[in-house]
Amino acid sequence: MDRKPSLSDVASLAGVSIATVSRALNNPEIVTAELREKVLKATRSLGYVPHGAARALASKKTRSVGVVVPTLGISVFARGVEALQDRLSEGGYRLLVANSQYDPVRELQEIESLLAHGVDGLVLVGNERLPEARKRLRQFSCPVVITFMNEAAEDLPAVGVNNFSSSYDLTKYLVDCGHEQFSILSSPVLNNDRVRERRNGILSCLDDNSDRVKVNQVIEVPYSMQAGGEGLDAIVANAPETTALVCTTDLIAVGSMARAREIGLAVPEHISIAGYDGLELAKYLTPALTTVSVPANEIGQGAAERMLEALKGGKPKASTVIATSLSIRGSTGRPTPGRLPLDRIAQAEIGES
Amino acid sequence: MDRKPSLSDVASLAGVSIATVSRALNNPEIVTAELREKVLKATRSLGYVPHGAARALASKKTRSVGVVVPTLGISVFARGVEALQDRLSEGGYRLLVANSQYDPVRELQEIESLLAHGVDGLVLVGNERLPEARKRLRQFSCPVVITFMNEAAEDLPAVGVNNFSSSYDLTKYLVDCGHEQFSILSSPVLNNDRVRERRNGILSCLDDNSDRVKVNQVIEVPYSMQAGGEGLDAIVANAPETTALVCTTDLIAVGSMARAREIGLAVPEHISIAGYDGLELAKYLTPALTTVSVPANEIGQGAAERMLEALKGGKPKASTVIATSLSIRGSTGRPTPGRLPLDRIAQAEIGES
DNA sequence: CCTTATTCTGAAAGCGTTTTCAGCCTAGGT
DNA sequence: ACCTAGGCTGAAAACGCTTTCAGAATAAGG
Repeated sequence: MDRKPSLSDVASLAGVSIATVSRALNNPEIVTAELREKVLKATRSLGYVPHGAARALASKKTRSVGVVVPTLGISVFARGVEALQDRLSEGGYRLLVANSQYDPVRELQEIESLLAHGVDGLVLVGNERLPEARKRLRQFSCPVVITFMNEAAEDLPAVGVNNFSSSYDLTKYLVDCGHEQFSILSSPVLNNDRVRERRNGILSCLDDNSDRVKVNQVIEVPYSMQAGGEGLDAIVANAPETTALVCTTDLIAVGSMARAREIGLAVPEHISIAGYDGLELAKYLTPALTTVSVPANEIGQGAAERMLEALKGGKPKASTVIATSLSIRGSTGRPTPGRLPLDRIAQAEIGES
Repeated sequence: MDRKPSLSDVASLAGVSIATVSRALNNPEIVTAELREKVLKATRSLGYVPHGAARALASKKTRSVGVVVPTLGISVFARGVEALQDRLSEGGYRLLVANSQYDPVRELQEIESLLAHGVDGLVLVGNERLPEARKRLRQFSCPVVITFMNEAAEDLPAVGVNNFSSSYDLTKYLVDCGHEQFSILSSPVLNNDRVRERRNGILSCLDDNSDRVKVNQVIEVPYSMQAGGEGLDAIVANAPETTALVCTTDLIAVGSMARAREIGLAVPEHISIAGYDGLELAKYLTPALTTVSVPANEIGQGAAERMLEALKGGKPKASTVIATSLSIRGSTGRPTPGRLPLDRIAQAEIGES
């Protein structure tokens, strides 16, 4: 009980060779039942735990996979990572987690760190990354799965939602509500292909209906609720005729909704606001937020499945797209006919109170 | 460029021994500048990356630490893990993440998995765990730091908030507001010493003021917003005289607030509701939620510091308690004198609408 | 009863580093 | 000049496991 027991300790206790112990532990079916029993008893009585690094060195497998997400502070990623870990754990793999804070250089560093540590596979978010990162991935030729996107570059398997079409559909719903004056509040698209797709989906739908609708403002703000509020201020100031505000992210939508209330704008009477992500809290707001629900856990789980297949030597299956659902709630509705410009309403209310 | 380059490839290219290469890479200062230069050039031109497992085997250090949290679905844990990873990464360590779903057996399994993989240290949440888990930790004698608690058993270092006293203070604030009829909505305390401490803190304060206040109901509900709503229903039904509802968790507070609105109860006029955690979204609700703000990132970062010290062979420093702040917002206020019992109000409103 | 096919087990060779242990060489003291 | 220290470097021994390769043992077939 002094030194940590090793294979040879187990072997000598069981009266067999270390090779047999190794086999009894890893391929129980290829050794005699009798031997297996002896070995198992010995490992138990010694409290033997195989040495991970030694194992990895000899077998060239670490039984661990890495994941790099932009941040765990965003609920979808946290839930995705959680589901990933759950499923991977069932498959006997551990998960190394790193976050890049949306910085490509940091992403590269974390990827390199993970690769150097020795992961058997890597789960990444989105398609955009430094060329050097791609090079490393190729050099290590370990399985990679891309998440939160419906398709990936370099024929990698992807598991995620279709950001474009789901955003298109969300927008279409608003168009069908009768909205004609749109504005868009977007989180940064730099290094974020998911949000870019969403924005394109929104714009594409508005373009397809350009005979009826008009795009007033497309504003990009930092990824925070406060920024969402500031974005709303900008909309009120620069595009007061807006009746429908589409946000690429729930967080920003929530911030803008809170700000709207602050300055006396009623949602959805004065302005309809929609988000994207399906934040659980969004449905407990007043009004509840219309949003595109992204089943992050399905994405994480799907990514795990893909990874486990690949690790098992399976064929490189194609991408799987996870279905989103449009959650229509109280924050959106038909535009109020003859509504005054937002800046007029806001001022009026502020004046009154 | 075919096979992945190893130390000996670098060595022969540089015209030195592998020992020298190893030294030049790990302890640059102990080799001649000239040699160091040669070696570095060789590693660069070969794109050499040290083999993690081999390194770990020889040095008995994996340069990785593990963390097991109840779930990443809860924002404080996600943010804590993120901060932990950030800081650990700076220190050259990778982070293995696992979640237990509040199940002690799963926690044990994940701990064993992490230990077997070979982590240099382990970050855990809270003090309650299976005896077998403690045994393993002792057996591996790797540094452990406990988080989200202000103190830990077995003289382990802890980094976290004082759940008890901060809950006490929150409650005291409500008492000082003039509330006399309290109820408590608690998430499960089984396997959750943090919540138990909070509950005890609340009860302790109410007990200290038992001449003025009364504890009506202490209800335990599952950890979800929906359950929070159901908890509120129970309060309304069983303790309609309640004027102040203290929840051990923001999520539950949010659920109960939403439910209150649904059944026509005004917050805080009819009932004051307070939470605990400092969910960022909580301040964007209407009314904004009074809560105890827990700086999860400071906890994660502090845990990382502790861990890095321990890994560096530092002395086992004592625990560090992270300060919380009481965020008093719109969801709490003075009780309305002569207010009717909640069930009467709720019914009236329901009848009217 | 002997030969061949068939399992199953053990010996030993790595796996790619780190690190100890000498040995060599240079420099400084006398 | 000779000897002693002391600093660097290289050879080689771990590190603890997996896996190949043969050999031993058992079963089957002639």
